Order: sequence, then C-alpha cells, then structure tokens
Amino acid sequence: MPIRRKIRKSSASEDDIGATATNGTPVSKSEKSRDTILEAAAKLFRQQGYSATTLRQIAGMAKIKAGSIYYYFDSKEAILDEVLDRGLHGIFEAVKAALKRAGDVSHRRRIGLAIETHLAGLLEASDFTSANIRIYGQLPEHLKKRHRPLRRAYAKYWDRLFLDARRAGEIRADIEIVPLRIFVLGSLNWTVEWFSFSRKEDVRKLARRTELLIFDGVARR
Amino acid sequence: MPIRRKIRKSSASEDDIGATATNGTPVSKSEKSRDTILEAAAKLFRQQGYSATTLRQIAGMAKIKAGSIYYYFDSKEAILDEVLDRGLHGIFEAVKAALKRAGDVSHRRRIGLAIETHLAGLLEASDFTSANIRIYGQLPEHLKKRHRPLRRAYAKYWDRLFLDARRAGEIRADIEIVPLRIFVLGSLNWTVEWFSFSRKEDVRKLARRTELLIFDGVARR
DNA sequence: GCGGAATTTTCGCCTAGATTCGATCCGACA
DNA sequence: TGTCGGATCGAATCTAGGCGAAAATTCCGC
Repeated sequence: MPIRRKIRKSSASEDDIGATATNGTPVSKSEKSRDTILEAAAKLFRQQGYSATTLRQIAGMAKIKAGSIYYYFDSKEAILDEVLDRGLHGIFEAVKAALKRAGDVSHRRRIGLAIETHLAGLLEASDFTSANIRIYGQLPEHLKKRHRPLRRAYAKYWDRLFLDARRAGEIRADIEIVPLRIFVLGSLNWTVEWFSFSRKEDVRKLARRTELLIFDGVARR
Repeated sequence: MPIRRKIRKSSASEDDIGATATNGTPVSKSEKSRDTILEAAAKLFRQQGYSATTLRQIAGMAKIKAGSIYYYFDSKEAILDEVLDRGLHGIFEAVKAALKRAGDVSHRRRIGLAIETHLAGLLEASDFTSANIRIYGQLPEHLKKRHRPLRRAYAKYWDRLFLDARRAGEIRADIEIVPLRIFVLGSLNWTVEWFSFSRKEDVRKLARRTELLIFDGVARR
C-alpha cells in the first residue's frame, strides 16, 4: 500500500511554479480539484474522524464521484497523509511568520502572539490543522509515525519560546518548560472540541484571556 | 434501532442487589461477561475511536466470539452508549466523593483535589472516562444528544467550585468562571492525548503542577 | 442425573465502503 | 473539424463488518 502522493503526469513546463506550493495555493486547473478534495476530506475528518469518513462523503462534498478521487490519490490513506501534513505545516509556518513579523518585542508578547496564531490556525484558518490535532491521537501507529518528526519540531519550537522567556526572567525560574508547553498547548488544542465556529472575532479575545491566565494565574495577588 | 439496554431475562429474585450497581461492580455471573465486554470496548474506543473499532476486536479482547455480544447488547451503539455513561458517571461521582471526603478545606485545596481526581479518573481509573472524553466530540449528533445533560451537569459542578472560590476571594474577582472552567478542563482532558500510562505515580505530581500553574501562573511576581 | 434456562458458538446473510477500470466527456490545439 | 490527453463518470469487484438466529454447550436447582 503505497502512501506516496500520486505522481502528477505531464504538468507544466520545467520553469513551472511547482504544483502545490508550500503555501497551499492551487496553481493549475486540476490542482484546484485536488485541493477541493483535500479540503472536503479535512473538514470531514475533523468532524467525524478518519474511519467514520467515507470516500463517498468526501466526493459528495467535492461535487465529484467517489471513483474520481483515485485520479488524484492512491488511497484514502494518501489523502489523510496529506491532510495531516498540511495541517501541521500550516500552523507551524503561521506561528513562525507571526513572530518574525512582530520583530523585537517582549517574550511575553511573543508567547501571546504564538498563542493567538495557534488558536487562529486551529479555529479559523483551515480545517487541516484542526483535523490534524483532533484525529492524530486515534490513528494507528504506522500513520502517526510519519508525522511524528514534524510534531516534535513544533513542540521544540514552543519549548524554545518558553525557554527564552525564562532566561530573560519573564517566566519564573522554577517553572519546568516541557510540562508548561504540554499544559499550554493542551488547553489550546482542546478548543477544537468546543469552540463554536459562529463568531470568528472571539478568537482574539480568547487568546488574550488565555495569555492572562497562563502568566498571571487566577489567585489573588 | 433501539439503543436501550438489552433486557436481562429472569435474573435474581426481587430482593436482588440490582444488576449493575451505580458503582459498576459486577454482581451476577453473567454481569461479569457483560462487564468484560464493556471494558474491552472502552479500551478500544479510547485507542482507535468508535467507528474504527470492530465488534470482532471487542470480542477478541473479551475472549469471546463476536456473535455472543448480541446476547448482552442490542447493537454496537448500545455498547457505546453505556461506555459513555459509565465514563462520565464514574468521574463525576469520584470527584464528588473526593470533595465530600475532604471535608472543610480551603477552596484552593478543593479545586486542587478536583483536579487530581479528574486526572486520576482520566489516566488511571478506567478506560470508560478516557474513552468518553476522547471520542465524544466526533460522534454523530444523535449520540451526543443523549449525554449532553450529564456533561452539562458536570460542567456546572466545576463552575460552582470556581464560583465559590471566587466568592471567598481565593480567585480574583475579574476572572470569568466559564472560560476558566473550559480552560482548566481543557488542559486536563488533553492529557489523554499524550500521557504515557507507564508510571502511575506521576498523576499526583501532574495534578499538583497543574494546580500551581492555574493559581499562580508563570510570570515572575 | 435431569430438564430447562443461561451462555456462547457457529455460520452466514447482507450492506456499505474502498478500490478498479473501461467508457466518456471536454477543452486546447492543429 | 478532428485528434489527443486530461478529467470524470459509473458500473463492477472485493472485502470487512454489523447483525441475527439456530445449534451447541454450560450451569444449576431439584
């Protein structure tokens, strides 16, 4: 069972932009269909989980027949694979970009930004990220395996964020980094379980509130 | 598709202890088999999700043949239904009991205890609770519906806990209860996604650490 | 031991879902 | 207008899994 991405035939000349660019913008006509399928899959995976989602559902949502999917993907697993990839890459890049854009600000501010971006990616941006976060834990080992490195890298990135803040004295010295990161990402990730996707503006507020809780706690001073 | 529990025929006389007591201890001989099935199901549901789990897997883990399951349950859904029920009931009762046992202590201590008990229920006690927490979000609406009241009740219970603490001044007045509860339960619930079930003693430590984070935050004083 | 109830197995039915594959449809291009 | 290849359809295949029910087996009180 090959999990690799289906080899695109022909495609543009040699000076092409490169099929699916890292940013995920579809290029050629057919890349668009491919993308539609992935988006439908991500949405359904997020809502129902991987195995509860049927190819016919995906096809239906993409306004296509089930068989046609095989023109783009080798298998259901191959779809999942790419959904997972895009999900983490998306949020990872988004957070990195946000911090880069922010330039030279306090560590607390940086963490606050990371929180906001992570939440936005999870709740607004795309279904890829939320699908990833939500279904990853229930996948069979051989599927998780391939994505573990990326997850680790993302975790490390957050650890660095907290570590720098602690070095700079903005986080107390007695706080352990890894448990902290687990705690923070956990509460953020859990939002996919309850957040109602009705009012998009709330994400910013939610992020701010989370930042305050994490930094200042709830106890009276 | 009836979701009700299969009617046990005959069973003991009228002065019996009542089949499956609320505490979940099996009584009659056959209740034991029934329980074994439920435990296997809970474990598998937690690991793989509901629809990825097959009746044959459940049966296998319960050292029984798949067909036999229908002697105890009307359908796969009926199993799920009871797993969910036991899960939440279990943790709810455990938390209530722990707080009752604690008697008259500070609100912070009460919340700390609730955290510890919730975590223990999730990570040590039974697969029922973790299965519930983990798969609930991906179930089709008609399945979630039946369990919503219980979930709400549990949430309310935590709200009360925080509210009392705030009234007593142990939590700052500007902290909003509902977001706080969501935040706290979120970070606790997320532990099922990563906690390695190897070292059981860590739960207590984990609980304490969580309590500290929530109350005092990470910022330097 | 016996008889009937409780349990469990055996054996498949039957549907749904993944995958396959040849037939078609359509737009670009000569 | 005819041809070509990419894109899609639709029917068929194959298999796993939920479900059921009769047959086989175990239990137990008398």
